[in-house]
Amino acid sequence: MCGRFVANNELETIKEVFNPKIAPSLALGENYNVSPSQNTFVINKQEAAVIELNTKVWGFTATWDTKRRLANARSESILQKASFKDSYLYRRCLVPINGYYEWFRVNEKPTQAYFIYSKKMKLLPVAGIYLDDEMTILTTSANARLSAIHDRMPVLVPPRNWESWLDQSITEPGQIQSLIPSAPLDFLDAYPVSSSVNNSRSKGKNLIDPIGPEI
DNA sequence: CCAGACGTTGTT
DNA sequence: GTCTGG
DNA sequence: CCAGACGTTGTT
DNA sequence: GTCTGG
Repeated sequence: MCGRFVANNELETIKEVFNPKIAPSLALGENYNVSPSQNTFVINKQEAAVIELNTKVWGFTATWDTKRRLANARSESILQKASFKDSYLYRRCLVPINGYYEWFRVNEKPTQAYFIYSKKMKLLPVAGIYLDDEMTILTTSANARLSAIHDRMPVLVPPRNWESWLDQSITEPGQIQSLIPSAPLDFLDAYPVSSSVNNSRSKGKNLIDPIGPEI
């Protein structure tokens, strides 16, 4: 899945890629270890043709359990989940990240952290939904390469579908689903990183230093 | 109608 | 073991 | 996601 | 708060 990610939050790059009409007053510094409950940028569109850049807290809370934050929503079953359905139909967003972390496990303990990113796309928007000031990232089954590390991965939206993904007038489930085809098998890259990333207080760029070869 | 579950991950 | 904070 | 704490009551 | 099962 996707429980930590990298966001360098470079406004310049985000503006080049999305050209948002509306931007938050709050700037976010680079963060090589974004964890649930932290603020992060999202791209959304509440009015036709008006792309917005906003900040949201990562993780949905339910009214009946405000302590627990759901960092992810399973895309396969999202229409059957009352907590997520309406956000999926009416409040989709893109989360501009620069890669994420995954922990390879044997039995119980996390053994090795990996940084997963795209050589092709430095800014890698992933699919999210939002409600008020909260955001959660959609997941799907991992592709062949990444399944060596973990069985889930974030949902990627191809650039050609970005506009439609953000379009709130598109509410037909089949049409929405067609916007998020499975990621190409070789699209993402990964290499192991140090266990410094395990502690969410660690934030520096050194967290993505490779400690081994690409998978 | 009320009672009770409800969201993820990994692991069992 | 389970919950909370980051 | 992992790290790290992990107790009660009533009251502000 | 809202949905489902009984």
